[in-house]
Amino acid sequence: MKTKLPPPNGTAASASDVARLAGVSRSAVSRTFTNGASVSADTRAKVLRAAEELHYHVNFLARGLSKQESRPVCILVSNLHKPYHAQLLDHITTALQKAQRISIIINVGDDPAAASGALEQTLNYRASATIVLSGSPPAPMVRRCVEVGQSVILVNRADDLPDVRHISIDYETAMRNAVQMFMRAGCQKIALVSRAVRTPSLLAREEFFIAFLRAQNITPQLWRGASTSYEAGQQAMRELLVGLDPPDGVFCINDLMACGCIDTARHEFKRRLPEDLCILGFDDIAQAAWSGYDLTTFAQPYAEIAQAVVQSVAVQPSAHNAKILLYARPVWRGTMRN
Amino acid sequence: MKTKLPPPNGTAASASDVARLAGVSRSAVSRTFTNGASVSADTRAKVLRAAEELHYHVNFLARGLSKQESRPVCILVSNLHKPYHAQLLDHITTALQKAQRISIIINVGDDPAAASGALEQTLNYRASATIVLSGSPPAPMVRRCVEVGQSVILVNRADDLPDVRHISIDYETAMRNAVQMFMRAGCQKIALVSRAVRTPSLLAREEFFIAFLRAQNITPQLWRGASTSYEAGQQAMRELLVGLDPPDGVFCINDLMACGCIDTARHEFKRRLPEDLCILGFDDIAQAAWSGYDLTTFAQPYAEIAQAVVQSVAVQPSAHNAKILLYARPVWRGTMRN
DNA sequence: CTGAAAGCGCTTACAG
DNA sequence: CTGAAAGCGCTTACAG
Repeated sequence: MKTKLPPPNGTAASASDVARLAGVSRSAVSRTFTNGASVSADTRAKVLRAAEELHYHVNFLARGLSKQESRPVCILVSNLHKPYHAQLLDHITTALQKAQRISIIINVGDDPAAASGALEQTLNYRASATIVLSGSPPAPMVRRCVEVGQSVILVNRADDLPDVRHISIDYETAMRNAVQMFMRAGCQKIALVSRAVRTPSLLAREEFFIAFLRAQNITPQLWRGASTSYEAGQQAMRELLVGLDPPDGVFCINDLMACGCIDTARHEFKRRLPEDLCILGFDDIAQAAWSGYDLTTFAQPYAEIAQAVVQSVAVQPSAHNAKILLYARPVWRGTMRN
Repeated sequence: MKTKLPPPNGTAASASDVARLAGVSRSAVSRTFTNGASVSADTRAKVLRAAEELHYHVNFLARGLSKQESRPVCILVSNLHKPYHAQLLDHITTALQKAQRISIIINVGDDPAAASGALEQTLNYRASATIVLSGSPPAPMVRRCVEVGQSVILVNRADDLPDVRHISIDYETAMRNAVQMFMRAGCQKIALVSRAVRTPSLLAREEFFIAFLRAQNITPQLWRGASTSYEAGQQAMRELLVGLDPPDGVFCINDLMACGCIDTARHEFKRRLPEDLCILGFDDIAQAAWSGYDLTTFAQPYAEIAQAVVQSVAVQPSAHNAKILLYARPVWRGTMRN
């Protein structure tokens, strides 16, 4: 029986193949694979049997052509080798998957211009949403995406883009807490360790921190390096501790730098933490909990961010900015006196 | 002029829209966007102008229906919060992108059964290849993928699956080196720290290590925990150092465990490394280079793996197993006497 | 509930 | 070089 033969090697079975084998119309097979369509139990069974035999799988690419829902989600990432980025991606992809969404990932690298090209690519896949975890796409490009019905969701990114969903941290509250923590620890000379090129979220941390510190009549010493890496943190600590007036409290803009600070302070300068020096980080990466660091920090609400992303993806894009503000809770460990 | 209006909001321009505006056929539009097709400079210019005006972007989903090349690549991952996994994914997505491939990522989580379902999903997207970084899909499923023309590429995974490209490490050479390193360091009592549930690549490391050690008339003490995490490494060290006959050399099956071992040995047991105790890891994750660890280890050839993946993706799948063996070089740092 | 038909947005022989 | 037409694999009103 010729009709019983599966399609030739190198090709997947199509709905037509299944229809032919099952002796029904192609509409019937389509219906048995779409939720809530009306098929009799009988034909459904016939279709399922034939599909099984031919190893049939609905072609989502083709389905996406007519159906809106099954369009993919694009995620713009970079620096996956950094713990914060990797952890965030882990949570987001997992959540998206539970919501039956498929993730295309675009690794934009360190080049800020790359974000623009990446967002443009996104259009090629008719993504229903693009989630920006890295880089800041230019406003005109974002507008174009929105016009085409794609939502653009910025996580911990620029605040000033219109037509965009923003998911970000309430840095004001977090930094108020941070300053209180240093005050309670009795720190007098406080340094802020950050990066010269600041993303909006780094900038927000810096500005609120400095402002709340000023309200206590303290002006922090500022150290800004080339990156937010572990090595930059080491360098920061070397330069700060070698100075005439070394700090007794250091706020690191992220945990990665804090890890570098800690290792250098302890091993190169023999400082005891938190007795001689208090260090505070931000992100709560996995390493912060390692006993070699035991870093007091603020926890990114990874799971809540992921959840907010999924919700934003589900909703139609609107012309209004929507802003979701999440809290970063302090995580008390051993690098701050309490 | 009605024809000059862009398509309504919420819809992207199609090739027909562009054709209409440019006053050419839709074939002409298609041709100006496919490499090596024959279009006159004149119509090409007209099309380009119209496309620009309408913000036209080729719909890759639709293109994939007729064209083979632009099909996506699926990557099965898990444990992105672990440095090795994240670093590997970073390299692979970057390399794939340079090769103009688009990556769909499927986060299979910790459930081994999930790999099967994930591979099945892969079929829905008519991926031209799926790259398995996590989990081990069952052989019949793999066979099905291959029959449909999809190549399956296993990175550091099971060795026994047919019809599959294997990219993996020459563990025999690496472990021969590992044993030599311990011998040269003068270690007498050697422990192996690993996980109870072994993936094929963990198993290979274990078996070669034990075999080469036996050739030196040494039988290592075996410690196997529930996972390959930092915390498991800590637990290993606690149990080993509290014993009657503590080791003077420890080979950790991966760097993450080694980090836990180091912190516990140094801080809880006040051991000096490498004087009192030598520790060797595997993977060369970023943390291994941190001064708090300074771990001697073997470097996964991340870049070469990524390159091999890209090459395998480009080639048509064959019925034969192809096996690419890569070298993991020792990286000398401070946890082994030299 | 079911099938024939039109449509989604593209590509690619086939004539001209 | 160019356009009309058929095809890729699906979905979804539209009649019945």
